[in-house]
Amino acid sequence: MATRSADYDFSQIEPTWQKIWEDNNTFQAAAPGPQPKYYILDMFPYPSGAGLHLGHCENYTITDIMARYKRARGFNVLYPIGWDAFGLPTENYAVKTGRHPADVTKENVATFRRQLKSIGVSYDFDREVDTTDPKYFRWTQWIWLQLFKRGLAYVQDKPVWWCPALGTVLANEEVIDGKSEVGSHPVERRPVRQWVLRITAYADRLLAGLKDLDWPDSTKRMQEAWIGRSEGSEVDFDIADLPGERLRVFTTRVDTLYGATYMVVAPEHALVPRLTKPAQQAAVDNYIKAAASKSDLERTELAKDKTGTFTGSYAINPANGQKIPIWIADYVLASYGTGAIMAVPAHDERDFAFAQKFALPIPQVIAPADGSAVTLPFIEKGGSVVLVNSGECTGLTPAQAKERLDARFAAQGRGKATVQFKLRDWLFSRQRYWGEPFPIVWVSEADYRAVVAAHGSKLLVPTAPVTCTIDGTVRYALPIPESALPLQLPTVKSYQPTGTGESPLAAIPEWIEIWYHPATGESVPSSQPQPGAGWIRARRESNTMPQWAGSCWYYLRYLEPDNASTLASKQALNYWGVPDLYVGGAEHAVLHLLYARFWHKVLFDEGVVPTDEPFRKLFHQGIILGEDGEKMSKSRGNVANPDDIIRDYGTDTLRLYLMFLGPLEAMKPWNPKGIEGVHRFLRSIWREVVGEDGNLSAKVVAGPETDAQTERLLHATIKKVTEDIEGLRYNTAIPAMMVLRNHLQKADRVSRATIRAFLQILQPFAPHLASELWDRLGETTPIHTAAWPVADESKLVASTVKLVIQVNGKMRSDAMVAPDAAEADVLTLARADAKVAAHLDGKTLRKVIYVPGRILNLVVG
RNA sequence: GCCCGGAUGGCGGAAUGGCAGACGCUGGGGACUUAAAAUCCCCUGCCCGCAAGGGCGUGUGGGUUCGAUCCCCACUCCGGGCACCA
Repeated sequence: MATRSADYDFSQIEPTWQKIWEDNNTFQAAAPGPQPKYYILDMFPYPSGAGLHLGHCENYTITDIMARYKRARGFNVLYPIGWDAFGLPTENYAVKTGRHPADVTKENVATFRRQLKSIGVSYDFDREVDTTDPKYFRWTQWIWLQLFKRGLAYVQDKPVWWCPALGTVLANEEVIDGKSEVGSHPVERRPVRQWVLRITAYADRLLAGLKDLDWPDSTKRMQEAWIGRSEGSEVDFDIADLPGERLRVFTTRVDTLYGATYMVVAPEHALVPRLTKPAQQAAVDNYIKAAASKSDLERTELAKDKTGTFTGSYAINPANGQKIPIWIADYVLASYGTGAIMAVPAHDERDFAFAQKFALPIPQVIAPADGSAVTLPFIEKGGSVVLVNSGECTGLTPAQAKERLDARFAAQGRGKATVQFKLRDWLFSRQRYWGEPFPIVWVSEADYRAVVAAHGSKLLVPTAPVTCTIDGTVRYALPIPESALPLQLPTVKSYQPTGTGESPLAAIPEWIEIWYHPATGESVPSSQPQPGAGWIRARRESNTMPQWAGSCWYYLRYLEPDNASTLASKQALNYWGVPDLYVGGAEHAVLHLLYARFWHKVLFDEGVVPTDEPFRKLFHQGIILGEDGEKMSKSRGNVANPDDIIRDYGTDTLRLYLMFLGPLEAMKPWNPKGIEGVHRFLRSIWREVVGEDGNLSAKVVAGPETDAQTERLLHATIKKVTEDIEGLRYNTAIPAMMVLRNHLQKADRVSRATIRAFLQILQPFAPHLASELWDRLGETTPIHTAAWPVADESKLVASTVKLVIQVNGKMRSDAMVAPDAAEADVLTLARADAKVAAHLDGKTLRKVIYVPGRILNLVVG
């Protein structure tokens, strides 16, 4: 089976073992059974045309080492890979070349798969999934229909980046400094009909669920901040000249209500037209126009200078009946809270800046309890502060005042304690071709009601119909039957943008405009005659799903990628559950991980999955920087190419070096010289086992280890490597093995048993070399089936240990003593030591600190 | 501005209250060789000293402790994230 080379010829050894693994389906996960499982997952790769980079190699080596280790520990390991293949780069390539994105995807996937195999990753390639495969996206569409049914999907006009010159809608990342990335054309915001998912309905659960997850703290905090839960109060303000109309605000400081001297509404607030008095009309119109043309960047980054204009209207402060002016300003966001605020300039920095600029009054209503003076704005709300100038609330603490005011307004039907989130609903559609089509059709209200009456029980219809207006007509979203899934993409002649902002699908009338059979989902182009009774006129959705869709649930499909009747069987879901370890970049800390958690919770509510969190343990690998410490990029010319490194050193060396560079989670620069060190390490292990003639080295002797020191070091190394793998500290496991290698190299002979164990702990890191040498040792069963060696603690205890002797905390000498030597004995020993005695001479011993087996510290003075 | 992470030799890093610098790279010296490569051995934080030895040293300043890279306080710089969220 193995190669015959006398030297460490990795270029022969590595492909040999890769072929053996492939031919034998070595890493196929076993079917659910009594064996304990371990499910390890890499973040879903996008198969770009550029192929694998070092970051991929790092990510996949981390998980591969864990997978190989867990197999050796007796787990049934599920370690799959697949392709998140829908997406913009492929579509843009199709636009440029006219080639079908599916063909391009196939080629890119083939390249990725070949490269993955060349780094020796032990994936179960039988379980590959591809989001663009109709057999896969059938279930993406099915899950989406569950969301639709539960009222979690709706349609709304949302602003997108529109580039008139390119005639297309751009993604955020395609807009750089207010210009299109391609061609630097100006872009503008334009409202487009979009699908939106009601992720905010799950905000509380997404927040609460974080608590028990074994995730990096920073990632949890980022999700927390993104969800942005904020406790406060809603209060309705009456409007002076608009009886019956009220202006609702959200505030976290209702206690400061007596200090509210004006109100601000966002320029987009619905009440603006009615609040604006004729005298202010021109100024307000101008202000709204100016605010609308500002980019998000200008509205946020140039935030220091407050702008705004008075509407002419007044509100009544419900606390004290005072008339206060209502202003419009873009420092209030339409999308948060109620889009309107009560401004308390004395106790809010933003309101303070605004009030100063426009000369509005700034009365203080919070003061230190001890009566000391403060400078405004004074933000403190905890500690010992009390309300002042606040009528009946004067003297109360902020917490007491909040309670009192909330209760008072609740009794009046004017307000209540409430909670707000920063999290927004999720814009879930793209005006693109290369994505999953939405499995609905748009029909008339009459047809919708008739179909729901006739077939509603068999369709996934929501309680409240989802409607939108297309070409001035109100349409109803009718789900296609589950039996009609998947809804496939039509072939198009051109992937060019339509020029209208709609997807290329909108330019295929025979696909968009159809006769539709609601019970079967069949359709024919509307240009043909109506096929028969019960067929209705319908229009398909031209938007497609975003790339997130396929990556929100792929970890479930790996359990049973070929299951045609369900996304995964109960048996598989109960056995494999969710990944035990999920590894990928921190750049997905918020979006992907939040979206997937949302979908998973919906599937849990639907009874599809048995748990309500998808990723219990998460790990982010750090970025590999270029030699110059900068991010690797073609333009900087500091890119290290994995293919070149594998050619020069072999993949075992590459894998080992990537893990050796530093802590797995740290950002670390690539040093092309350092790789020589780990390569030498592997070569010297080869020489320990294989003699110059290619036969087993004469140094390797049969039988158990006879050298006690070697045995102790071996067991210490096994212990260290085992613990470091479990703790994802591979960077310290490798030096431990190097120390053992250094020791063995100096020995005259080494037992076969020692070499055997050494190869076993090396195996996850350098699987090709370890497999080859294992074979050369004459082992007949594969190394990855051998049970992981266990460190024998009894072999680790030494009869004597080095005790460090300090005088006044400075190390002066050491002595070999029994680990449990008595204090009196070591003290005698220390006094007899000339180096110690010199520092004790003429001084009084004040204190003795003795930690057996570690240190003796003599304090003198 | 707010939140988080980090700072250790020429370089990547190790040590989580007890010998600072494991391991690797780089550099220097030596062995082997006709020579080179490969390989092997020794040295390689800074300062004083022929040496033995001594002093200093983990971004800065303080503190706790018999003892601090490690814990606490204040600060500087670097990296990441968020950013008018009322």
